[in-house]
Amino acid sequence: MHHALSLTRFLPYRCNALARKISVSLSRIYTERFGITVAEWRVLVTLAEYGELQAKRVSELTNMDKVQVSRAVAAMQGRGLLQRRPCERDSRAALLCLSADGAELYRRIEPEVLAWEQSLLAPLAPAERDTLFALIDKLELQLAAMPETPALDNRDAP
Amino acid sequence: MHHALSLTRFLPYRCNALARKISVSLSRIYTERFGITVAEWRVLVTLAEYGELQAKRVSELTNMDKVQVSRAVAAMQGRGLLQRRPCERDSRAALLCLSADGAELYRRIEPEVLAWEQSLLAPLAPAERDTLFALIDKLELQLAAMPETPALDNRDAP
DNA sequence: GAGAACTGGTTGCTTTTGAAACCAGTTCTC
DNA sequence: GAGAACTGGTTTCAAAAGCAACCAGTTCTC
Repeated sequence: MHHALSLTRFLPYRCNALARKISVSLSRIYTERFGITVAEWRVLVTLAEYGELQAKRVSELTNMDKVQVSRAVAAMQGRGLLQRRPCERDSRAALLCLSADGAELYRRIEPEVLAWEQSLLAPLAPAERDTLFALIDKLELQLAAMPETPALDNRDAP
Repeated sequence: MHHALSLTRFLPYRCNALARKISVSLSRIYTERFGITVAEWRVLVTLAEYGELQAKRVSELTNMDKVQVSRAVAAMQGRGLLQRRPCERDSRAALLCLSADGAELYRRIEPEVLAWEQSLLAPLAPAERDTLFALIDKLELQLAAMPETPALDNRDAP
């Protein structure tokens, strides 16, 4: 049977497989050894990087669903890893930031995660790493520019 | 707060975000317009590419869990998209291949998916595409070579 | 300034997922 | 050749994800 689509050269497949393997391998570090879930880890990193944020913003920055963020935040607050204070500009929202314990936990996990990433990137020369991130940037940009439903967009006017 | 880990330059994060966006965008084509799930789509492509396979092999080729394959296959068989015949060498296993309907469905989806991929890859020059796949290859290779639990592996001998 | 339309965040509920138990058949080992 | 160890595949069950409904507060509109 003739076909142009081969899995080994099909970006959605390759990218998905890679992301999955990376995630599984990395998550072992914080899940097994520090007892936090993937969602919690993402919130942790984001707050460590940006300081004080609204849940909404965390959701945007991490590409997580807002309910996922909401639940992770609740769990982390329950464990004393983060604090929330009311936002004076908008009383619906709350501002989140890591507690001392949360920052400390992050401080312990970070070097291990970075070491793991270094070992993953080891076979790539510095220039190659730059290229990799540049390519990812381009693809994300293109994705954002692409129409939602190709060839179906112009059925009928809104 | 000083930290070396920035999300925009953290491969697990970037790769995951990219894969997710790609998957969501692409899956619109086959989910909304052809009514098959992501898992079914993967089985479809794999069988289209390789012809007749055991479920085990499909599972390896697609990096899907074996239960995911089992369920997708059951659903597809129910819809008449694939056939199974007993494997004479091993009576536990079954050999799967697309039915005429399945092949026809694939024939209709493939060009749309390829067109979508082309539009995604449009901003990359041919050489850049090669580079991208080469980098992914390297990373997957490295992942396979990395120890399961870094720095914990040598606790005690087996 | 009072309703409509909207938004941040949470909760409930259904669908999806994955781990582990399981079944049937195969291979290994003595 | 009979048991142990293993493997392909399905089922079961518990955790996780996602959708939609919802609440409370905000903004828009007339």
